Amino acid sequence: MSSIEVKLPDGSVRNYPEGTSSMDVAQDISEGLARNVLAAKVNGVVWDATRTLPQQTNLQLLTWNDTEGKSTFWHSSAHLMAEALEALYPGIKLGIGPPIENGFYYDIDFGEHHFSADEFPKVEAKMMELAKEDNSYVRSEVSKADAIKYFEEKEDPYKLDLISGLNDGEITFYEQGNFVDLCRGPHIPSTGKIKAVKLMLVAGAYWRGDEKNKQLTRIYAITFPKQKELSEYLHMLEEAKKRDHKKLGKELELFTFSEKVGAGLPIWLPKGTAIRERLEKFMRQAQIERGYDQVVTPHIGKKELYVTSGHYDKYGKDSFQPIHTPNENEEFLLKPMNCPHHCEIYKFKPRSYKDLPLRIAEFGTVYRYEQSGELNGLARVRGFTQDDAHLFCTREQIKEEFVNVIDLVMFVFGKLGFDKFTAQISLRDPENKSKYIGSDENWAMAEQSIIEAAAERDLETVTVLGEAAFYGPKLDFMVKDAIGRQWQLGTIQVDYNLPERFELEYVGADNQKHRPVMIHRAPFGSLERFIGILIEHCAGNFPLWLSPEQVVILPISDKFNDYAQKVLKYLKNLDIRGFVDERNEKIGKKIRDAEVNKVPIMLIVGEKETENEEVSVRQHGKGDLGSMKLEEFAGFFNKVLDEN
RNA sequence: GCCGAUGUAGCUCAGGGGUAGAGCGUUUCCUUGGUAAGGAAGAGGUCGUGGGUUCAAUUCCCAUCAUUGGCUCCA
Repeated sequence: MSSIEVKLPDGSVRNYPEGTSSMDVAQDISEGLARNVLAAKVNGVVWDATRTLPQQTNLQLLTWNDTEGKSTFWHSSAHLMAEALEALYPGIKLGIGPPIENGFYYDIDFGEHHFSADEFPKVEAKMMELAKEDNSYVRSEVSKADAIKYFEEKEDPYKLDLISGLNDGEITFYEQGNFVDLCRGPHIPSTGKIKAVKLMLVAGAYWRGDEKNKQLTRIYAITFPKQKELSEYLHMLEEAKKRDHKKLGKELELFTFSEKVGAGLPIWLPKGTAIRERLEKFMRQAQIERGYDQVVTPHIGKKELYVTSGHYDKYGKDSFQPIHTPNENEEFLLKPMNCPHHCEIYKFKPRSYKDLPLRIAEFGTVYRYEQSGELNGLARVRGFTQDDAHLFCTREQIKEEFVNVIDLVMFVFGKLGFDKFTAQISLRDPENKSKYIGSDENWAMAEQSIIEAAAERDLETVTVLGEAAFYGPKLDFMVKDAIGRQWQLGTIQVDYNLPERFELEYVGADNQKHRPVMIHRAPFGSLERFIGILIEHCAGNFPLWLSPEQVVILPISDKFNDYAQKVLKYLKNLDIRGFVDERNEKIGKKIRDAEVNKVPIMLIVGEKETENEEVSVRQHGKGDLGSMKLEEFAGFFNKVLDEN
């Protein structure tokens, strides 16, 4: 009787008889684990937990705590929703129903029926009813002919379209209860695991994402193994709404948009500008310490510049159109990128290997004609400022430059309270090398340098093949904000293309001419988007050093305005930003307004304080801290500054 | 760019074929008040813009612009 060998992630090896499934192994380890197993990773591939294992198995049991466990759970939930919809709306045609980052969707052709959000409760109830039946998800391998026959009988054109792209022998169906779907799987063991359901949204989506195709109804939904997790999720969404940077940007008077100025062109109000400038100052300082040279280049450039860079060919027709001058045959473009200008700075004079690495930084404002439907607050705009820099170096220096940029990015994130992040390394698709420019040797070296640099700094990384830009591999930072959402922020990209196009050169130690490598990098990406994310991360409660107004002085009555002004002057001398609320209002009202406006520190001054040269300190969200002498407050202020 | 929703006072929003309303904010006056909203009076709107239907349009229809949710795209 042969047996199979199962190696678990902790390194232990167990032997089981043939026919054992992942679920059996879980059962063998503990009852509790078996209850929680959703799927299994078998030799690196996610499988149904109920499938029997091969002879030699590296096994990782997946639960709700694993990303893959979650997506399997949601994928199965999509089938459950389809089952419910089919029961409620006989004759509907099904498109695709994949899991997504938060939940899943299913694209449905409802025929004549116009499905609306009012019908959500009905569907949710049906799903819960079917979930309670605790039906197993059963996998079966089907021949292409049988698969086609099945869906022809069901008259589902979308599934038939999908099958036509599949090879015979690789087609599987999954069945639960009365529902059968074409599906690669894997799935959770049974519907009973799904304990909470919420339909989120209906939206239109074209079949296969092509607007020439029919528009289907896409239903977004999310499910959980516990009711409590659903409530937590809904609570998080509410929290996200409260933090929305578009809402806070208006309330805190940070920025605005104007129809007259134009869509996607943010206007920075004084308080928002204060934050921006502080961020710029902070970044400039950090860069100067790391050997960057700051430069300034114009907002426009001649068309030829972008023809040389290649941007004109690739993006010219989707950009703001050229500006024509009074003289004939002159055309200028709003700059969509800073790099062409920086290449010209490189070319200003002959460069020696001794000049490298050359690090050129600019807060460069660029303009891109983003599609109208894509514009979104500060997250997607048509004019924005990058904290851009280009590093010109030798091939051998790539790794060290990456390490330096990684250090800079980690320093910046730390200072701004983004302490959870991962890095994504994007390499080229080894199957399709022709898509990329540059020699194999250069690519190998750059990719290796990035991998090593990330390892050297112990970055938690995900490597994705085929995600590199056509001109070089890259590393992107993904940060998690205070309420658990992921954002892509800083980026570092190797570029072999522009040095080629601009014919950049340096003289090597061998007295020969060589081509430098260019690295694009932007820790914030764009200041606009970054501030948007920062607003949502801190819910408008900026760290003290960034806060537009750090302190507000609140006189009890106008008798104490003079003393309040004196305190303000004292603070200004210490480089503390503040103002006096001299309005004819009661102290309760002034405090409330300051709290609502998220001013970090309130100083209340009345008779006692005036007599004793004191201030009564109150911190946003924390309440009354008692009174202090002015010098004492200065110390307290610096302590709070250091804390964040 | 495509599909849907929305657009009324500085802000948040109600209303509805007969030229508009609330709360907050703002202004003036009263009040000089000790840790999250003191009182009174006033000002403020061609109901996003342009057409059309109608005796009459802010309301209905069309177009357009903007915002927003999706889709697609992203140097």
